[in-house]
Amino acid sequence: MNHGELATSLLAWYDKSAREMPWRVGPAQRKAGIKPDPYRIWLSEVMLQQTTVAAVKKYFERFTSLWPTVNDLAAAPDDQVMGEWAGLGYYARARNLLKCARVVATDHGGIFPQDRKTLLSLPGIGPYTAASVASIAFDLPETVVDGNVERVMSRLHNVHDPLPLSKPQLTDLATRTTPKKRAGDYAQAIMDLGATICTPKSPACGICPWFAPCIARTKGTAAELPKKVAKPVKPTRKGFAYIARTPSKAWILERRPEKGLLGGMLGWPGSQWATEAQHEPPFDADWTELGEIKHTFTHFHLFLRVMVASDIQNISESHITLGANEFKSSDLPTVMRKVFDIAQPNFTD
DNA sequence: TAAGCGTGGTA
DNA sequence: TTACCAAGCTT
Repeated sequence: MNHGELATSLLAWYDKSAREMPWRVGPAQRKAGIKPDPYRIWLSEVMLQQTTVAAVKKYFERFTSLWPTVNDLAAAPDDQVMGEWAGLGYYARARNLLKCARVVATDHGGIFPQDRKTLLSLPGIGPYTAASVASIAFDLPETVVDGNVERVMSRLHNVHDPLPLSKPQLTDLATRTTPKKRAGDYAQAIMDLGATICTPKSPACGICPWFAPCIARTKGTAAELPKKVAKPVKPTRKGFAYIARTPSKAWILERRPEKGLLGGMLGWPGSQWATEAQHEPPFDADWTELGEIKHTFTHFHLFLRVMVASDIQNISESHITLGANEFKSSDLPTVMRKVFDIAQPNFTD
C-alpha cells in the first residue's frame, strides 16, 4: 500500500468514526465549509501537550468562556490565568500561553499567523503545536508528530530502534504519509487512531483501518512497539508545608518564582525539599503537625508534613495574604491543594 | 543535549 | 502500590 492509499484509508475511517471534542470541527462540518477558529485550536493544542483529552475538556470550556478571543486572553491578569490553569500541570504552558496571546494580539493584530515557521517562533509553540495549528486550523499540509504518531509509525513500519533515538526516522515516515489535501482531518485522524485503536497496550489491530499494511501487526510485534529507553528511578524528597492565617483570618501564601517547579503559582510557605525533612518555619509560631501528603512529580516523589498555626502577625513582605473572599483552593497547584485539604478542617471559622 | 517540568488514569 | 503513560516545550 503506497502513501496515498494509506492516507485515503485512514481518512475514510475518520469520516465515520471521528470523536467529538469541544474544539474540533468534524469531517462533515469541514465538508460543509465550516472552518476551525485558530484561537480555539491553538488553546486546545497547548492544553493537550502531555495531557489527556478528558483532563483538558473542563479547562478548555472554562478558558473559552472567560476569554472567547485571543485578544480577551491577552488582556487577562497573569494571576487569574495562572489560577484558572491550576491543576492542569506543566505551568510553564500557562505562562507561555499568555506571552503568546500577547504577541499575537500586539504584533499580529489578534490574527494567528498561518505558516509553521512563524508559529514555531511563538512562546510555547514547538514543532508539534506549530504543525498541529497549521494543519488543523489552516488545513496546510504540515505533519504532526506526537506520541500517537510515533507509536503508529513505529508499528506500521516495524521500527525497533528505541525512542527518542528513532524520532527522526519516525518523523520522516510520518511526513511521507501526510496528504496534501485534508491535512487537518488527517492529523486528527492519525491521533484518533493512536488514542483509540493503536493504543500503547493491547492495540485493537482487528478493527484497525491499517490492519493490512501494518508490518508490526503482521510480525506480531505491535504491542511491544515503540521501544523506549528505560527511565531512571524517581528519587524521594521530603519537606514541611506551613499553613496559617492572620488574626483577621486571611490565608498566608506566597507566589512562587517564575522559573522552575510550579513557577508563577500560589503556594504555602515551606521548607526546602531534601532527602530529609527539616523544620524551617517561615515565621515563629506555635506549630502543630496535622499529617503528611504524598505527591509525585515528573521526576521525584515528595512527602510534605503539614504544619498549622493561628493568629500570625509577623508576616514578611514575601508573603501574600488572601481573605476568605479572595482565596480559592482551586487556584492552587494540586500538591498545594492536597496540603490545604489536610489543614482545612483545623480552620473552622 | 539531556534534564526539568504536573497530573490523573490505568493495569 | 507502583510504574507507566498522555495531542511536548524550554534551556
